[in-house]
Amino acid sequence: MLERERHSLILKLVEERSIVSVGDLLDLLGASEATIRRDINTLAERGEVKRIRGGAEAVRPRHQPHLVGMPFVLSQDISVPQKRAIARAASELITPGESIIINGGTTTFALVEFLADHDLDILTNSFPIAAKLLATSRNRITLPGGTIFREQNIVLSPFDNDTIENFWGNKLFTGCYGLNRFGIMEADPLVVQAQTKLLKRTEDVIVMADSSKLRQKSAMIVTGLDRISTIITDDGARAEELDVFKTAGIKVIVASVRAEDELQKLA
Amino acid sequence: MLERERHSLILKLVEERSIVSVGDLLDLLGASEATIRRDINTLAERGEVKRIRGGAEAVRPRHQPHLVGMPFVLSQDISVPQKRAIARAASELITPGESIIINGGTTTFALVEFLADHDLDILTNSFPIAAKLLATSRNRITLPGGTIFREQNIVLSPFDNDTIENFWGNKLFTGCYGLNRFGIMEADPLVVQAQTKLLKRTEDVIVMADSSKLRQKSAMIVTGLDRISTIITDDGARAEELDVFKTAGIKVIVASVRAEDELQKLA
DNA sequence: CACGAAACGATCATATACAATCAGATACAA
DNA sequence: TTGTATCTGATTGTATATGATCGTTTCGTG
Repeated sequence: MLERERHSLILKLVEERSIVSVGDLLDLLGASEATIRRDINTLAERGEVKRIRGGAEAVRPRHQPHLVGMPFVLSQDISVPQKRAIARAASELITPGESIIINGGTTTFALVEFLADHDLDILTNSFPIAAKLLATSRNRITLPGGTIFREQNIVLSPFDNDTIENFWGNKLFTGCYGLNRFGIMEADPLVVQAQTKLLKRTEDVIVMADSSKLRQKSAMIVTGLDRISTIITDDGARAEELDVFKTAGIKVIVASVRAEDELQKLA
Repeated sequence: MLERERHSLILKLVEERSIVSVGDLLDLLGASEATIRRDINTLAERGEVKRIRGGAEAVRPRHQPHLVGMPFVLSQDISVPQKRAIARAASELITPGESIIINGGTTTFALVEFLADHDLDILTNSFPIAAKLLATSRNRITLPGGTIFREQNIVLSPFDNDTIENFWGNKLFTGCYGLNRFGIMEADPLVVQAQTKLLKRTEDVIVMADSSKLRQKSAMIVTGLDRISTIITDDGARAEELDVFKTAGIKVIVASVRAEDELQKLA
Protein backbone atom coordinates (compact mmCIF):
# COMPACT_ATOMS: atom_id res chain seq x y z
CA MET A 1 0.00 0.00 0.00
CA LEU A 2 1.27 3.43 -0.93
CA GLU A 3 1.87 6.14 1.60
CA ARG A 4 -0.83 8.22 -0.02
CA GLU A 5 -3.35 5.42 0.19
CA ARG A 6 -2.69 4.99 3.87
CA HIS A 7 -3.07 8.70 4.42
CA SER A 8 -6.42 8.97 2.72
CA LEU A 9 -7.65 5.84 4.47
CA ILE A 10 -6.68 7.31 7.81
CA LEU A 11 -8.43 10.55 6.96
CA LYS A 12 -11.52 8.66 5.93
CA LEU A 13 -11.59 6.69 9.15
CA VAL A 14 -10.98 9.75 11.26
CA GLU A 15 -13.81 11.48 9.49
CA GLU A 16 -16.18 8.58 10.06
CA ARG A 17 -15.36 7.80 13.64
CA SER A 18 -13.88 11.17 14.61
CA ILE A 19 -11.22 9.20 16.49
CA VAL A 20 -9.06 6.18 15.64
CA SER A 21 -6.43 4.34 17.61
CA VAL A 22 -3.06 3.19 16.34
CA GLY A 23 -4.20 -0.35 17.04
CA ASP A 24 -7.23 -0.04 14.78
CA LEU A 25 -5.06 1.27 12.00
CA LEU A 26 -2.56 -1.51 12.57
CA ASP A 27 -5.00 -4.09 11.27
CA LEU A 28 -6.61 -1.94 8.63
CA LEU A 29 -3.45 -0.71 7.00
CA GLY A 30 -1.25 -3.73 7.48
CA ALA A 31 1.68 -1.49 8.28
CA SER A 32 3.92 -1.37 11.31
CA GLU A 33 3.25 0.79 14.33
CA ALA A 34 6.18 3.03 13.48
CA THR A 35 4.81 3.75 10.04
CA ILE A 36 1.35 4.46 11.34
CA ARG A 37 2.72 6.86 13.91
CA ARG A 38 4.73 8.56 11.20
CA ASP A 39 1.64 8.81 9.03
CA ILE A 40 -0.42 10.30 11.80
CA ASN A 41 2.33 12.75 12.60
CA THR A 42 2.67 13.98 9.05
CA LEU A 43 -1.08 14.34 8.75
CA ALA A 44 -1.09 16.22 12.01
CA GLU A 45 1.67 18.51 10.76
CA ARG A 46 -0.48 19.31 7.78
CA GLY A 47 -3.34 19.99 10.12
CA GLU A 48 -5.55 17.32 8.62
CA VAL A 49 -5.95 15.40 11.85
CA LYS A 50 -5.19 16.12 15.45
CA ARG A 51 -2.56 14.01 17.13
CA ILE A 52 -3.68 12.48 20.39
CA ARG A 53 -2.04 9.92 22.56
CA GLY A 54 -2.81 6.50 21.17
CA GLY A 55 -4.16 7.62 17.84
CA ALA A 56 -5.65 10.46 15.83
CA GLU A 57 -8.68 12.64 16.14
CA ALA A 58 -10.75 14.73 13.76
CA VAL A 59 -9.71 18.34 13.59
CA ARG A 60 -13.24 19.55 13.92
CA PRO A 61 -14.36 19.06 17.48
CA ARG A 62 -17.53 17.09 18.00
CA HIS A 63 -19.18 19.41 20.43
CA GLN A 64 -18.74 22.81 19.02
CA PRO A 65 -19.05 25.71 21.37
CA HIS A 66 -21.89 28.10 21.05
CA LEU A 67 -21.67 31.77 21.51
CA VAL A 68 -24.64 34.00 21.66
CA GLY A 69 -24.42 37.49 20.31
CA MET A 70 -21.94 36.82 17.57
CA PRO A 71 -23.26 35.15 14.48
CA PHE A 72 -20.53 32.53 14.58
CA VAL A 73 -17.40 31.55 16.38
CA LEU A 74 -14.26 30.11 14.96
CA SER A 75 -13.14 26.56 14.88
CA GLN A 76 -9.73 25.46 15.95
CA ASP A 77 -7.01 26.91 13.88
CA ILE A 78 -5.71 24.33 11.49
CA SER A 79 -2.67 26.29 10.45
CA VAL A 80 0.58 24.40 10.73
CA PRO A 81 3.92 25.93 11.75
CA GLN A 82 5.08 26.48 8.17
CA LYS A 83 1.97 28.38 7.28
CA ARG A 84 2.03 30.34 10.49
CA ALA A 85 5.65 31.32 9.93
CA ILE A 86 4.92 32.39 6.38
CA ALA A 87 1.80 34.23 7.46
CA ARG A 88 3.66 36.11 10.15
CA ALA A 89 6.32 37.18 7.66
CA ALA A 90 3.60 38.26 5.26
CA SER A 91 1.86 40.34 7.89
CA GLU A 92 5.06 42.31 8.39
CA LEU A 93 4.79 43.60 4.85
CA ILE A 94 1.54 45.32 5.60
CA THR A 95 1.42 48.92 6.71
CA PRO A 96 -1.54 50.18 8.75
CA GLY A 97 -4.31 51.82 6.82
CA GLU A 98 -3.57 50.35 3.44
CA SER A 99 -5.88 48.28 1.33
CA ILE A 100 -4.99 44.70 0.55
CA ILE A 101 -6.43 41.75 -1.32
CA ILE A 102 -6.38 38.22 0.06
CA ASN A 103 -6.99 35.29 -2.22
CA GLY A 104 -8.63 32.21 -0.73
CA GLY A 105 -6.61 29.23 0.46
CA THR A 106 -5.31 27.62 3.61
CA THR A 107 -2.03 29.48 3.58
CA THR A 108 -3.64 32.86 3.25
CA PHE A 109 -6.20 31.83 5.83
CA ALA A 110 -3.36 31.66 8.33
CA LEU A 111 -2.64 35.30 7.60
CA VAL A 112 -5.91 36.40 9.18
CA GLU A 113 -4.62 35.67 12.63
CA PHE A 114 -2.02 38.38 12.28
CA LEU A 115 -4.37 41.05 11.05
CA ALA A 116 -6.35 41.51 14.23
CA ASP A 117 -4.73 44.77 15.24
CA HIS A 118 -4.51 46.33 11.83
CA ASP A 119 -6.78 48.94 10.37
CA LEU A 120 -7.10 47.81 6.81
CA ASP A 121 -9.35 47.73 3.82
CA ILE A 122 -9.45 44.09 2.87
CA LEU A 123 -10.93 42.49 -0.22
CA THR A 124 -11.15 38.72 -0.20
CA ASN A 125 -12.97 36.14 -2.27
CA SER A 126 -12.75 33.61 0.55
CA PHE A 127 -15.80 33.14 2.66
CA PRO A 128 -13.90 31.63 5.59
CA ILE A 129 -11.36 34.42 5.56
CA ALA A 130 -14.09 37.03 5.53
CA ALA A 131 -15.85 35.22 8.36
CA LYS A 132 -12.78 35.04 10.53
CA LEU A 133 -11.85 38.64 9.80
CA LEU A 134 -15.36 39.71 10.67
CA ALA A 135 -15.25 37.91 13.98
CA THR A 136 -11.71 38.68 15.10
CA SER A 137 -10.77 42.07 13.69
CA ARG A 138 -12.08 45.53 13.05
CA ASN A 139 -10.84 45.73 9.48
CA ARG A 140 -13.17 46.80 6.74
CA ILE A 141 -14.06 43.75 4.69
CA THR A 142 -15.24 43.67 1.10
CA LEU A 143 -16.41 40.66 -0.84
CA PRO A 144 -16.71 40.28 -4.58
CA GLY A 145 -20.19 39.30 -5.62
CA GLY A 146 -20.92 35.82 -6.78
CA THR A 147 -21.77 32.28 -5.92
CA ILE A 148 -20.03 30.43 -3.12
CA PHE A 149 -18.20 27.39 -4.46
CA ARG A 150 -18.20 24.91 -1.67
CA GLU A 151 -15.13 22.95 -2.54
CA GLN A 152 -12.86 25.93 -2.18
CA ASN A 153 -15.24 28.13 -0.25
CA ILE A 154 -14.60 31.03 -2.54
CA VAL A 155 -17.03 33.59 -3.90
CA LEU A 156 -16.86 33.75 -7.66
CA SER A 157 -19.04 35.36 -10.28
CA PRO A 158 -19.31 34.12 -13.83
CA PHE A 159 -20.07 37.67 -14.93
CA ASP A 160 -17.83 40.56 -15.64
CA ASN A 161 -19.76 43.38 -14.04
CA ASP A 162 -18.02 42.74 -10.82
CA THR A 163 -18.15 44.84 -7.72
CA ILE A 164 -14.42 44.41 -7.30
CA GLU A 165 -13.88 46.53 -10.39
CA ASN A 166 -14.19 49.39 -7.94
CA PHE A 167 -11.55 48.04 -5.61
CA TRP A 168 -7.85 48.62 -5.79
CA GLY A 169 -5.43 46.88 -3.46
CA ASN A 170 -1.87 47.91 -2.71
CA LYS A 171 -0.93 44.27 -2.35
CA LEU A 172 -2.36 40.92 -3.28
CA PHE A 173 -1.61 37.99 -1.00
CA THR A 174 -2.12 34.64 -2.62
CA GLY A 175 -1.21 31.03 -2.12
CA CYS A 176 -0.73 28.61 -4.97
CA TYR A 177 -0.82 24.96 -5.92
CA GLY A 178 2.68 25.07 -7.31
CA LEU A 179 5.34 27.71 -7.83
CA ASN A 180 8.26 27.39 -10.21
CA ARG A 181 10.08 29.04 -13.09
CA PHE A 182 6.82 29.21 -15.06
CA GLY A 183 5.11 31.18 -12.32
CA ILE A 184 2.02 30.44 -10.25
CA MET A 185 0.32 27.15 -11.05
CA GLU A 186 -3.10 25.95 -9.99
CA ALA A 187 -4.94 22.67 -10.40
CA ASP A 188 -8.54 23.87 -10.27
CA PRO A 189 -9.92 26.01 -13.13
CA LEU A 190 -12.21 27.82 -10.71
CA VAL A 191 -9.28 28.91 -8.63
CA VAL A 192 -7.50 30.09 -11.75
CA GLN A 193 -10.47 32.23 -12.66
CA ALA A 194 -10.75 33.69 -9.19
CA GLN A 195 -7.06 34.43 -8.97
CA THR A 196 -6.97 35.99 -12.41
CA LYS A 197 -9.69 38.44 -11.43
CA LEU A 198 -7.83 39.50 -8.34
CA LEU A 199 -4.55 39.92 -10.20
CA LYS A 200 -6.14 42.73 -12.18
CA ARG A 201 -6.96 44.68 -9.06
CA THR A 202 -3.44 45.17 -7.73
CA GLU A 203 0.13 45.93 -8.67
CA ASP A 204 2.09 44.15 -5.97
CA VAL A 205 1.72 40.37 -5.96
CA ILE A 206 2.95 38.50 -2.91
CA VAL A 207 2.95 34.72 -3.14
CA MET A 208 2.85 32.70 0.06
CA ALA A 209 4.14 29.23 -0.75
CA ASP A 210 5.49 26.70 1.69
CA SER A 211 8.55 24.91 0.40
CA SER A 212 6.64 21.85 -0.81
CA LYS A 213 4.92 24.04 -3.39
CA LEU A 214 8.25 24.69 -5.08
CA ARG A 215 8.38 21.05 -6.16
CA GLN A 216 4.75 20.88 -7.19
CA LYS A 217 3.73 21.08 -10.82
CA SER A 218 0.39 21.31 -12.52
CA ALA A 219 -1.24 21.98 -15.85
CA MET A 220 -2.42 25.55 -15.47
CA ILE A 221 -0.24 28.61 -15.26
CA VAL A 222 -2.06 31.52 -13.67
CA THR A 223 0.63 34.09 -14.23
CA GLY A 224 4.34 34.26 -14.97
CA LEU A 225 7.16 35.26 -12.69
CA ASP A 226 7.23 38.78 -14.09
CA ARG A 227 3.97 39.55 -12.34
CA ILE A 228 5.26 38.45 -8.92
CA SER A 229 7.01 40.95 -6.68
CA THR A 230 7.60 38.92 -3.52
CA ILE A 231 7.69 35.26 -2.57
CA ILE A 232 7.47 34.09 1.02
CA THR A 233 8.43 30.51 1.77
CA ASP A 234 9.76 28.52 4.70
CA ASP A 235 13.28 27.35 5.48
CA GLY A 236 12.55 23.93 4.04
CA ALA A 237 13.32 25.44 0.64
CA ARG A 238 16.71 24.64 -0.87
CA ALA A 239 18.84 27.59 -1.90
CA GLU A 240 19.04 26.52 -5.53
CA GLU A 241 15.26 26.32 -5.72
CA LEU A 242 15.04 29.98 -4.88
CA ASP A 243 17.72 31.15 -7.32
CA VAL A 244 15.38 31.15 -10.28
CA PHE A 245 13.11 33.59 -8.47
CA LYS A 246 15.93 35.82 -7.31
CA THR A 247 17.40 36.08 -10.80
CA ALA A 248 13.92 37.03 -12.03
CA GLY A 249 14.16 40.04 -9.75
CA ILE A 250 11.69 38.75 -7.18
CA LYS A 251 12.20 39.48 -3.52
CA VAL A 252 12.39 36.18 -1.67
CA ILE A 253 11.62 35.98 2.03
CA VAL A 254 12.41 32.80 3.94
CA ALA A 255 10.42 32.44 7.15
CA SER A 256 11.94 30.42 9.96
CA VAL A 257 9.70 27.61 11.13
CA ARG A 258 11.81 27.02 14.21
CA ALA A 259 11.49 30.63 15.31
CA GLU A 260 7.76 30.37 14.78
CA ASP A 261 7.64 27.23 16.90
CA GLU A 262 9.36 29.00 19.75
CA LEU A 263 7.07 31.99 19.52
CA GLN A 264 4.18 29.59 19.56
CA LYS A 265 5.43 27.91 22.73
CA LEU A 266 5.69 31.23 24.51
CA ALA A 267 2.05 31.91 23.87
CA MET B 1 2.12 -1.35 -26.76
CA LEU B 2 2.52 2.20 -27.96
CA GLU B 3 3.42 5.05 -25.70
CA ARG B 4 0.08 6.64 -26.45
CA GLU B 5 -1.78 3.52 -25.42
CA ARG B 6 0.08 3.30 -22.15
CA HIS B 7 -0.62 6.91 -21.38
CA SER B 8 -4.34 6.67 -21.91
CA LEU B 9 -4.50 3.43 -19.97
CA ILE B 10 -2.71 5.05 -17.06
CA LEU B 11 -5.05 8.01 -17.17
CA LYS B 12 -8.03 5.70 -17.23
CA LEU B 13 -6.79 3.74 -14.25
CA VAL B 14 -5.96 6.87 -12.30
CA GLU B 15 -9.43 8.20 -13.05
CA GLU B 16 -11.06 4.99 -11.84
CA ARG B 17 -9.02 4.30 -8.77
CA SER B 18 -7.80 7.84 -8.12
CA ILE B 19 -4.44 6.29 -7.26
CA VAL B 20 -2.25 3.63 -8.90
CA SER B 21 1.10 2.25 -7.94
CA VAL B 22 3.98 1.57 -10.29
CA GLY B 23 3.65 -2.08 -9.33
CA ASP B 24 0.03 -2.23 -10.49
CA LEU B 25 0.96 -0.68 -13.79
CA LEU B 26 3.84 -3.08 -14.14
CA ASP B 27 1.48 -5.98 -14.63
CA LEU B 28 -1.19 -4.12 -16.51
CA LEU B 29 1.08 -2.48 -19.05
CA GLY B 30 3.70 -5.16 -19.40
CA ALA B 31 6.39 -2.50 -19.60
CA SER B 32 9.46 -2.02 -17.47
CA GLU B 33 9.54 0.07 -14.34
CA ALA B 34 11.68 2.68 -16.03
CA THR B 35 9.17 3.14 -18.81
CA ILE B 36 6.28 3.38 -16.43
CA ARG B 37 8.08 5.99 -14.39
CA ARG B 38 8.84 7.94 -17.52
CA ASP B 39 5.21 7.75 -18.53
CA ILE B 40 3.99 8.93 -15.18
CA ASN B 41 6.50 11.75 -15.19
CA THR B 42 5.50 13.02 -18.60
CA LEU B 43 1.85 12.85 -17.65
CA ALA B 44 2.63 14.70 -14.45
CA GLU B 45 4.52 17.38 -16.36
CA ARG B 46 1.47 17.87 -18.52
CA GLY B 47 -0.57 18.12 -15.34
CA GLU B 48 -2.76 15.16 -16.22
CA VAL B 49 -1.85 13.21 -13.12
CA LYS B 50 -0.05 14.00 -9.93
CA ARG B 51 3.21 12.27 -9.27
CA ILE B 52 3.45 10.65 -5.87
CA ARG B 53 6.04 8.36 -4.44
CA GLY B 54 5.30 4.86 -5.67
CA GLY B 55 2.83 5.77 -8.33
CA ALA B 56 0.39 8.34 -9.65
CA GLU B 57 -2.66 10.06 -8.30
CA ALA B 58 -5.63 11.88 -9.78
CA VAL B 59 -4.99 15.59 -10.04
CA ARG B 60 -7.88 16.54 -7.86
CA PRO B 61 -7.71 14.36 -4.77
CA ARG B 62 -10.85 13.15 -3.09
CA HIS B 63 -10.23 14.76 0.20
CA GLN B 64 -9.83 18.22 -1.23
CA PRO B 65 -13.01 19.53 0.39
CA HIS B 66 -11.32 19.36 3.74
CA LEU B 67 -8.66 21.77 2.64
CA VAL B 68 -10.69 24.67 3.82
CA GLY B 69 -12.83 23.52 6.63
CA MET B 70 -15.65 25.54 7.94
CA PRO B 71 -13.89 28.07 10.09
CA PHE B 72 -16.93 29.00 12.08
CA VAL B 73 -19.91 27.48 13.66
CA LEU B 74 -23.19 29.08 14.20
CA SER B 75 -24.56 30.68 17.23
CA GLN B 76 -27.54 29.43 19.04
CA ASP B 77 -30.67 30.31 17.31
CA ILE B 78 -31.92 33.53 18.77
CA SER B 79 -35.25 33.31 17.07
CA VAL B 80 -38.19 33.42 19.36
CA PRO B 81 -41.32 31.34 18.79
CA GLN B 82 -42.99 34.11 16.76
CA LYS B 83 -40.13 34.22 14.32
CA ARG B 84 -39.93 30.48 14.07
CA ALA B 85 -43.63 30.23 13.37
CA ILE B 86 -43.43 32.91 10.71
CA ALA B 87 -40.33 31.32 9.21
CA ARG B 88 -41.97 27.93 8.99
CA ALA B 89 -44.99 29.43 7.24
CA ALA B 90 -42.68 31.25 4.87
CA SER B 91 -40.77 28.10 4.01
CA GLU B 92 -44.02 26.49 2.90
CA LEU B 93 -44.31 29.05 0.13
CA ILE B 94 -41.11 27.81 -1.45
CA THR B 95 -41.12 25.16 -4.13
CA PRO B 96 -38.03 23.02 -4.66
CA GLY B 97 -35.61 24.15 -7.32
CA GLU B 98 -36.67 27.77 -7.46
CA SER B 99 -34.49 30.78 -6.89
CA ILE B 100 -35.21 33.06 -3.99
CA ILE B 101 -33.80 36.18 -2.39
CA ILE B 102 -33.44 36.61 1.35
CA ASN B 103 -32.89 40.03 2.81
CA GLY B 104 -30.85 40.28 5.99
CA GLY B 105 -32.48 40.46 9.41
CA THR B 106 -33.24 38.34 12.42
CA THR B 107 -36.65 37.25 11.18
CA THR B 108 -35.35 36.08 7.83
CA PHE B 109 -32.42 34.44 9.61
CA ALA B 110 -34.91 32.12 11.25
CA LEU B 111 -36.00 31.01 7.80
CA VAL B 112 -32.65 29.35 7.12
CA GLU B 113 -33.44 26.57 9.53
CA PHE B 114 -36.25 25.41 7.29
CA LEU B 115 -34.25 25.41 4.08
CA ALA B 116 -31.92 22.55 4.89
CA ASP B 117 -33.61 20.02 2.66
CA HIS B 118 -34.40 22.30 -0.23
CA ASP B 119 -32.52 22.54 -3.47
CA LEU B 120 -32.59 26.24 -4.12
CA ASP B 121 -30.71 29.10 -5.69
CA ILE B 122 -30.47 31.62 -2.93
CA LEU B 123 -29.28 35.20 -3.09
CA THR B 124 -28.79 36.94 0.20
CA ASN B 125 -27.04 40.09 1.32
CA SER B 126 -26.74 38.77 4.85
CA PHE B 127 -23.42 37.34 5.88
CA PRO B 128 -24.83 35.29 8.78
CA ILE B 129 -27.55 33.86 6.60
CA ALA B 130 -25.03 32.88 3.96
CA ALA B 131 -22.81 31.35 6.62
CA LYS B 132 -25.58 29.30 8.14
CA LEU B 133 -26.84 28.20 4.74
CA LEU B 134 -23.33 27.20 3.79
CA ALA B 135 -22.91 25.15 6.91
CA THR B 136 -26.31 23.52 7.16
CA SER B 137 -27.67 23.11 3.64
CA ARG B 138 -26.69 22.17 0.13
CA ASN B 139 -28.39 25.12 -1.52
CA ARG B 140 -26.50 27.24 -4.00
CA ILE B 141 -25.65 30.52 -2.35
CA THR B 142 -24.93 33.80 -4.06
CA LEU B 143 -23.78 37.00 -2.44
CA PRO B 144 -23.89 40.50 -3.86
CA GLY B 145 -20.49 42.12 -3.87
CA GLY B 146 -19.67 44.83 -1.43
CA THR B 147 -18.47 45.76 1.98
CA ILE B 148 -19.71 44.04 5.10
CA PHE B 149 -21.46 46.48 7.40
CA ARG B 150 -20.94 45.17 10.85
CA GLU B 151 -23.96 46.59 12.56
CA GLN B 152 -26.38 44.74 10.34
CA ASN B 153 -23.94 42.17 9.00
CA ILE B 154 -25.06 42.82 5.49
CA VAL B 155 -23.01 43.03 2.32
CA LEU B 156 -23.63 46.24 0.49
CA SER B 157 -21.90 47.96 -2.38
CA PRO B 158 -21.96 51.71 -2.91
CA PHE B 159 -21.59 51.08 -6.64
CA ASP B 160 -24.11 50.21 -9.25
CA ASN B 161 -22.20 47.61 -11.24
CA ASP B 162 -23.49 44.92 -9.02
CA THR B 163 -23.16 41.22 -9.50
CA ILE B 164 -26.78 40.79 -8.47
CA GLU B 165 -27.83 42.50 -11.67
CA ASN B 166 -27.48 39.02 -13.13
CA PHE B 167 -29.71 37.41 -10.55
CA TRP B 168 -33.46 37.04 -10.66
CA GLY B 169 -35.43 35.59 -7.79
CA ASN B 170 -38.94 34.21 -7.89
CA LYS B 171 -39.54 35.51 -4.42
CA LEU B 172 -38.00 37.99 -2.05
CA PHE B 173 -38.25 37.29 1.65
CA THR B 174 -37.68 40.32 3.80
CA GLY B 175 -38.25 41.49 7.31
CA CYS B 176 -38.90 45.11 8.22
CA TYR B 177 -38.65 47.66 10.97
CA GLY B 178 -42.27 48.59 10.65
CA LEU B 179 -45.17 47.62 8.42
CA ASN B 180 -48.35 49.67 7.97
CA ARG B 181 -50.58 51.34 5.40
CA PHE B 182 -47.60 53.20 3.95
CA GLY B 183 -45.73 50.03 3.28
CA ILE B 184 -42.38 48.73 4.50
CA MET B 185 -40.53 51.09 6.82
CA GLU B 186 -36.93 50.96 7.95
CA ALA B 187 -34.88 52.94 10.43
CA ASP B 188 -31.38 52.52 8.98
CA PRO B 189 -30.53 54.16 5.65
CA LEU B 190 -28.11 51.35 4.86
CA VAL B 191 -30.85 48.80 5.20
CA VAL B 192 -33.08 50.88 2.97
CA GLN B 193 -30.41 50.91 0.32
CA ALA B 194 -29.83 47.18 0.57
CA GLN B 195 -33.51 46.37 0.47
CA THR B 196 -34.15 48.67 -2.46
CA LYS B 197 -31.52 46.87 -4.49
CA LEU B 198 -33.08 43.52 -3.79
CA LEU B 199 -36.59 44.74 -4.62
CA LYS B 200 -35.46 45.28 -8.19
CA ARG B 201 -34.42 41.69 -8.59
CA THR B 202 -37.80 40.03 -7.99
CA GLU B 203 -41.48 40.24 -8.63
CA ASP B 204 -42.96 38.55 -5.61
CA VAL B 205 -42.30 40.32 -2.31
CA ILE B 206 -43.02 38.40 0.87
CA VAL B 207 -42.77 40.36 4.10
CA MET B 208 -42.13 38.49 7.33
CA ALA B 209 -43.27 40.71 10.17
CA ASP B 210 -44.16 39.65 13.68
CA SER B 211 -47.21 41.40 15.05
CA SER B 212 -45.20 44.02 16.96
CA LYS B 213 -43.98 45.42 13.63
CA LEU B 214 -47.55 46.38 12.72
CA ARG B 215 -47.51 49.04 15.42
CA GLN B 216 -44.01 50.27 14.66
CA LYS B 217 -43.39 53.45 12.69
CA SER B 218 -40.30 55.11 11.30
CA ALA B 219 -39.13 57.86 9.00
CA MET B 220 -38.21 55.95 5.88
CA ILE B 221 -40.56 54.19 3.55
CA VAL B 222 -38.80 51.56 1.48
CA THR B 223 -41.74 50.66 -0.71
CA GLY B 224 -45.51 50.96 -0.75
CA LEU B 225 -48.10 48.28 -0.23
CA ASP B 226 -48.63 47.86 -3.96
CA ARG B 227 -45.24 46.18 -4.24
CA ILE B 228 -46.02 43.57 -1.55
CA SER B 229 -47.67 40.30 -2.51
CA THR B 230 -47.72 38.42 0.78
CA ILE B 231 -47.43 39.27 4.45
CA ILE B 232 -46.70 36.65 7.09
CA THR B 233 -47.31 37.56 10.71
CA ASP B 234 -48.16 35.80 13.94
CA ASP B 235 -51.48 35.40 15.74
CA GLY B 236 -50.67 38.30 18.01
CA ALA B 237 -51.95 40.57 15.23
CA ARG B 238 -55.40 42.07 15.63
CA ALA B 239 -57.83 41.44 12.80
CA GLU B 240 -58.39 45.15 12.11
CA GLU B 241 -54.64 45.67 11.76
CA LEU B 242 -54.62 43.22 8.91
CA ASP B 243 -57.61 44.64 7.08
CA VAL B 244 -55.66 47.44 5.47
CA PHE B 245 -53.37 44.88 3.82
CA LYS B 246 -56.19 42.62 2.72
CA THR B 247 -58.07 45.45 1.10
CA ALA B 248 -54.88 46.36 -0.72
CA GLY B 249 -55.02 42.92 -2.34
CA ILE B 250 -52.20 41.44 -0.27
CA LYS B 251 -52.33 37.81 0.81
CA VAL B 252 -52.05 37.69 4.61
CA ILE B 253 -50.84 34.56 6.39
CA VAL B 254 -51.15 34.29 10.13
CA ALA B 255 -48.79 31.74 11.68
CA SER B 256 -49.80 30.08 14.92
CA VAL B 257 -47.25 30.51 17.67
CA ARG B 258 -48.95 27.89 19.82
CA ALA B 259 -48.73 25.28 17.06
CA GLU B 260 -45.07 26.14 16.62
CA ASP B 261 -44.47 25.68 20.33
CA GLU B 262 -45.94 22.21 20.20
CA LEU B 263 -43.91 21.23 17.19
CA GLN B 264 -40.86 22.50 19.01
CA LYS B 265 -41.57 20.32 22.03
CA LEU B 266 -41.81 17.24 19.87
CA ALA B 267 -38.30 17.76 18.57
C1' DC C 1 4.00 8.42 45.60
C1' DA C 2 5.59 4.51 43.25
C1' DC C 3 4.90 1.20 39.93
C1' DG C 4 4.03 -1.07 35.52
C1' DA C 5 2.02 -0.87 31.05
C1' DA C 6 1.35 1.46 27.10
C1' DA C 7 2.75 4.92 23.88
C1' DC C 8 6.27 7.48 22.11
C1' DG C 9 10.54 9.33 19.65
C1' DA C 10 15.06 8.28 18.05
C1' DT C 11 18.09 5.38 15.80
C1' DC C 12 19.61 1.97 12.66
C1' DA C 13 19.63 -1.68 9.11
C1' DT C 14 17.04 -3.05 5.38
C1' DA C 15 13.92 -2.55 1.61
C1' DT C 16 12.00 0.13 -1.82
C1' DA C 17 11.62 3.90 -5.08
C1' DC C 18 14.04 7.02 -7.68
C1' DA C 19 16.84 9.62 -11.44
C1' DA C 20 20.63 9.19 -14.41
C1' DT C 21 23.10 6.72 -17.63
C1' DC C 22 23.96 3.60 -21.24
C1' DA C 23 23.30 0.06 -24.65
C1' DG C 24 20.22 -2.35 -27.53
C1' DA C 25 15.74 -2.25 -30.13
C1' DT C 26 12.61 -0.05 -33.06
C1' DA C 27 10.77 3.26 -36.31
C1' DC C 28 11.40 6.30 -39.90
C1' DA C 29 13.58 8.80 -43.80
C1' DA C 30 16.93 9.23 -47.18
C1' DT D 1 20.16 -0.60 -46.91
C1' DT D 2 22.05 2.87 -44.11
C1' DG D 3 21.90 6.48 -40.89
C1' DT D 4 19.46 8.94 -37.45
C1' DA D 5 16.23 9.77 -33.93
C1' DT D 6 13.49 7.91 -30.55
C1' DC D 7 12.02 4.57 -27.38
C1' DT D 8 12.88 0.96 -24.21
C1' DG D 9 14.89 -1.88 -20.52
C1' DA D 10 18.82 -2.92 -17.60
C1' DT D 11 22.09 -1.14 -14.38
C1' DT D 12 23.92 1.89 -11.13
C1' DG D 13 24.25 4.91 -7.22
C1' DT D 14 21.38 7.72 -4.33
C1' DA D 15 17.41 9.18 -1.76
C1' DT D 16 13.60 7.92 0.81
C1' DA D 17 10.45 4.83 3.35
C1' DT D 18 9.88 1.12 6.36
C1' DG D 19 10.12 -1.97 10.38
C1' DA D 20 12.65 -3.59 14.45
C1' DT D 21 14.81 -2.19 18.54
C1' DC D 22 15.68 0.49 22.57
C1' DG D 23 15.54 4.05 25.93
C1' DT D 24 12.28 7.64 27.53
C1' DT D 25 7.92 9.75 28.59
C1' DT D 26 3.19 9.57 29.82
C1' DC D 27 -0.74 7.77 31.97
C1' DG D 28 -3.48 5.06 34.93
C1' DT D 29 -3.64 2.23 39.08
C1' DG D 30 -2.78 0.71 43.44
